Amino acid sequence: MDGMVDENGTVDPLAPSPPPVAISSVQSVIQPNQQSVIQTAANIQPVLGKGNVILVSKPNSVIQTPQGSLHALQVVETTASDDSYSDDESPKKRRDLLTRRPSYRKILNDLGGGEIAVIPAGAIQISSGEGGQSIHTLSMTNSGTAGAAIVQYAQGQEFFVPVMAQSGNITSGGGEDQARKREMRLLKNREAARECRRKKKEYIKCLENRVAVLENQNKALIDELKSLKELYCKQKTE
DNA sequence: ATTGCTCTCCGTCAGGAGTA
DNA sequence: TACTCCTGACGGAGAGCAAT
Repeated sequence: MDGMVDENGTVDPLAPSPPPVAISSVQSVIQPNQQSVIQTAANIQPVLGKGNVILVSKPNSVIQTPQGSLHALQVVETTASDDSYSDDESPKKRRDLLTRRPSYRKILNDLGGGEIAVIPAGAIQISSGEGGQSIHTLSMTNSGTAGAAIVQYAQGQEFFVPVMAQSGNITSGGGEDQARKREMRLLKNREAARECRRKKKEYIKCLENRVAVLENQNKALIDELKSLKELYCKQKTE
């Protein structure tokens, strides 16, 4: 579920992710509001990785551009979970959030994620947008199997809907019940492991993206330092 | 064609942490 | 405290690839 980040930093979980530098929707490793004092004397955009960095107006920047316009770099806020963090949250809470990654459920809640409705057979619909504006149709592929039915999401994602969730009752009888419980536990754990691996991949992708962003920032700062030195020497000789 | 190696993906188990 | 969720660790299966 790669989220698409728009200009406002909001995440659309269903939007396709940009191919080269995918912005992830898991907990961000890119810190919000990282602002630079980098000037834009040289056209800085080619230096910076597309998709990860935007140029914004920053009137109180300490460094002037030759044209007089003031700019700063801001790393785009990339995740939905971070979207939910307001600036006035306590440092302790923020620290907690950093030391322990939020659960998938929390992430999904932060995303305002899809609500799954279980329909006995045939098509299943998921409302994932505000006011149910975005309805996605699903088709059952093995609804006859015991324990769970594999559901194929229209965009290619696959997940399970436990049959017990539909029927709501568990078979009585000691051994059968135990086996049933074990089946369900394994099923859930299988799904959890799958989700965990997916999230881990996204997390690694985020780390790689952050490396790229920081490298670009570093490069830009070096350039900035160089130009400032030149400017200083120039003024000194005059 | 076969073999050995590496990589990736998957299922399962175990244990820590959160929650009712 | 029992239950659930999440994730690291482990092992198996399959694909890709080079060497023979």
